[in-house]
Amino acid sequence: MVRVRFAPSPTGPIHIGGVRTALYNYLFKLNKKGRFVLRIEDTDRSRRVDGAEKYIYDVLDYYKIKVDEGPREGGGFGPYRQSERKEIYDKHIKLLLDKGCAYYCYASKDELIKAREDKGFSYNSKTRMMFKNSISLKEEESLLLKKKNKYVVRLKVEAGVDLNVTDLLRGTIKVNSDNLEDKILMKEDGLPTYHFANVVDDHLMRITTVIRGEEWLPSLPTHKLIYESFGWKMPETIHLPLILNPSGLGKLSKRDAFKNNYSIFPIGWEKLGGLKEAGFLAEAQLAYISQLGSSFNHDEVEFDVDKMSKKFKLSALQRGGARFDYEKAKSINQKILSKKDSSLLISENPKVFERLIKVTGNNAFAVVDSIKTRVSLLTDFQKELNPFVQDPNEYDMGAIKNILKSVGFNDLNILGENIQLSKTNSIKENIYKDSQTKGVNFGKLMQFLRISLVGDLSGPDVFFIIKIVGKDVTLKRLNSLLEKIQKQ
RNA sequence: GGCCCGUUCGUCUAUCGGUUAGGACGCCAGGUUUUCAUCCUGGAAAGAGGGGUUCGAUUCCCCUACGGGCUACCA
Repeated sequence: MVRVRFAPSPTGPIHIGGVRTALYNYLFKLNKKGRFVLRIEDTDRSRRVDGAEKYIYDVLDYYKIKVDEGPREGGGFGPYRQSERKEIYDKHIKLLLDKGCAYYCYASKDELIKAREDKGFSYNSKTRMMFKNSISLKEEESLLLKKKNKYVVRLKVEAGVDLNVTDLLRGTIKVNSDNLEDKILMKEDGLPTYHFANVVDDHLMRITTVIRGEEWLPSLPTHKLIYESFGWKMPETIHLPLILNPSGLGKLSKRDAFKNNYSIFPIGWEKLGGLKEAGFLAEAQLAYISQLGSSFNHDEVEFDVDKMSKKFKLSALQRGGARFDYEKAKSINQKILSKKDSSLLISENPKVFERLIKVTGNNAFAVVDSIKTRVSLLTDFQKELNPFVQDPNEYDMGAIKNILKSVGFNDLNILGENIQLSKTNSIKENIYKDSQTKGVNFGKLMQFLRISLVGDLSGPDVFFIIKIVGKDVTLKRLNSLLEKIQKQ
């Protein structure tokens, strides 16, 4: 059975890059009818952020990505928080130490910082003898230091070995072990580093396929060495292309997003707004994200995760980085919005339509029907809804001036008279007829009517607005604009 | 600097040696509409450069350029 994992680190809010990793893992799992494991990689105490784990779950819930095994769900391979697996790592590091695949290192942080002043320094088979460790020291000395000093455990990388690692997307990658460091496996505080915990956990949790970001590709050879040291079979790995900033320079970052006023977070985090707050539907976010770095969901875009998973295939993955494109995301949101059932839209987003329902009652559905094709974000509803719930508070006076160049002020009476005397359904027809007989520009007349109702020249169908707000309100708005003009 | 990965319209992508290099977003033009938007139709727009291999390369190989990632007792 296929087993995949999503293994975020709770150091802050995850952004859509992380979501994409989660999504692809989930789609693959769905497609292969496997299991989806959530593992919290919290081995760095200092970077741990309160609420970050909750945020991860909030986001997964928001997207309806269901976790099969994880800290909340439990499962047969727990605990699923690395901070709770210390004994497991201790046991396994001992195994490596006993096999001679790892060793104690007593070099202080300061010593290492100093060594790195030499650009190109690397702690490896060539330099390890320069430091105090259980290889360079005699056994008694080493044991003594181990008792007295703080120490770390390093992977012993043999010199001059040609390594082949495989990435499902990129094929075989050759690396010589001389280019690898003796990576720290166990830190001074007794907790494992990513590399070690990752390998131990993926093995113990029976992960068959590792789908993660490309930033991990350089450490793949080190991981392979750890697997080999244990004598374990390595899972297949696939490294997703990075999601880049819209500029294409650098991987997607909070800083760039903040600077350019778009969001890369699914939902709000502390004071930071997310895509949800910006007016995106969860399914639109997912559909857009699904397109970054692969081609499986471009033709006949699916918004539904289950349907997406049927189309998902690793071979559709792209190798090059993909830029985040806010406009495209918006257009997908617009498409979904316009197709979405209005009653669903209202029930899923009660806040957006609260006022509308209060003012228009059952007409709310018809109103949403008429304007959902006009908006691209949920937040756009606010403006579009205005004419149905309140009188305009300012007018486009420039446009009015323009209208009055071709329509006399008295000609505007055509509007009020016909609204008053006509049945709601025949107002348009009657205004048209009247304007024709009197030789008044119908288009300009309409523009004026619209401004009186909406405040400016754009908005939903004028006669639909009249139908919803009623003749009385229409006349009130028309007259108040006429009065305003007369006063000037 | 070292190691690794990558490079098709502005952007996301299709193409599995032979295509007028296709689609989507964006952009432009036209149509529909009282307006804006939606919707419909059309248009401009791409294989980084140089070498090979081949009857033939966007596609396979090499070099260069450019971009990116990693280079922590962070993940």
